[in-house]
This record gives sequence, C-alpha cells and structure tokens, in this order.
Amino acid sequence: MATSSTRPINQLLDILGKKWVLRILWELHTEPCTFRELQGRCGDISPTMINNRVKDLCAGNLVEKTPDQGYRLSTFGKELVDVFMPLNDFATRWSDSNR
Amino acid sequence: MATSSTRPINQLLDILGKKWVLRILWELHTEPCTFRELQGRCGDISPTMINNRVKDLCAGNLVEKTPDQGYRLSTFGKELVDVFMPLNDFATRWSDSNR
DNA sequence: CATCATCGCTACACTTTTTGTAGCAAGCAC
DNA sequence: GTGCTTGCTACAAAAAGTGTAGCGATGATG
Repeated sequence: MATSSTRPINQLLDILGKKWVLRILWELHTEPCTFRELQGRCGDISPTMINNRVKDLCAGNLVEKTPDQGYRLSTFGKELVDVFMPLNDFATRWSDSNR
Repeated sequence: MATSSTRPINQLLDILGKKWVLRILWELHTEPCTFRELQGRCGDISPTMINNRVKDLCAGNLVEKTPDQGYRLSTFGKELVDVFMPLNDFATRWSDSNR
C-alpha cells in the first residue's frame, strides 16, 4: 500500500483522516464526557468505533482519560481543535452556498 | 447506521473525514496538478481512490477541474486549506514531542 | 500515415475498515 | 439479593479502500 510519508504533517493527517476522528475531537472540545455520552454526541456510532478511535487518539496524545473514567482533550488535543475552530464559520458559509 | 447531523460543520467533517481527503487538499494547495501527478504526490495511492475523492471534492465545490484536464482548489477549497495551514506548525511540535 | 508513449480514468477481485447487535463484568441503588 | 447503568468487547455482515491490468483518447515521432 501507499506508505505515508514521514513528514509530521502527513503523520498527523493519517490520524485525522480516519473516520470519526475529526468528529470525536470536535465533540470533545465542547466538554469532556463519558464513553456513552460521546457515543451519543457522535450520532450513536458503534461502541467498537468509539473505542478504537479513542485508543488511537490516546496513543497520539491528543485525548486522555479523566480519573473518573471519562475522556477529554489533552493539551495537544485542545491546541489542535483550536486550530480547527475557524472551520465552524467556514462550514456555515460553505454550506449556505451549496444549496 | 449513524446518520450525520445536518449541522454544516458535521457535513463538512463528513467529507474531510474520508480517507485521503485532507491529504489531497494539502497536496493541491502547493499547486494545481494533473491526475497522475496528484496520485504521485499522495504516495501512489490507487487511481480509483484519487478519482473517487476528487469527485467528492468537486461535488462539494472544494476542488475544480482546470481547462487542461488538471485539478486545482476552488475558492472555497483555498479558503479551507488556509484555515488549517497552521496545522503544519502544530504537526511539527506534536511530532517532536511524540518520540 | 503508423507507431509509440502518455494521459485520465475504469473494471474488478481482493483486503481492510466500519457497522450494528448482543452482551459481559463491574459499580451503584435499593 | 434484584435491578439499573456503565465502560467496553466479540463477531458476523456490509462498506470502503487497494492494487493491478488495461481501455480509449491525445500528442509526439518517424
């Protein structure tokens, strides 16, 4: 298969390109939450997926477990989502013009 | 299956979350290019994938065909990539701290 | 004109990823 | 104890992605 380059940006894009990763980061940004709550916020995707993605994200130091079994963004995770925040405004404009 | 919300941000995240989409946008940002060149820049992924993703992106008005058969970012596409240009710096810092 | 290379792109069989459901073990409430 | 909810796993089916071969169109070369 096509191996990803070793450029940091591509390693990052590899993680972010997996399904549900962006959504999970986005939902966790609002506030930390439990496993089932996260699942609910993502539109009831399967627990398998939540669990896999959350593992990926923890491995990448973007998300971490809270002492009480929930999940929250790590410092890196927060920083990352901050970079993405302007995406919200963009999405609205983009969506408006696409009808 | 879990249906995506109708929030614009989620529609956008749906597209961006598909494999290779972020990478393709990123590679096209450098400069417009032909089909095969794009394929090469993405690490020789399959033509099937390039073609599907490029179709998705064109449908979403983020990429467009040039008169001479190549591809380039649309106005929206450029704007979108600009939003996450800072990702590059972030990726470097993040990658450095992950060793 | 014939040949050859290259292009965008498709067909298709194969592998990997994602999905959805069922449910287990652990914790708390009563 | 019984009953609830929690984080999370198992697993089979479905969907998405991969890799290779190659087609028709185009342009260059002889």
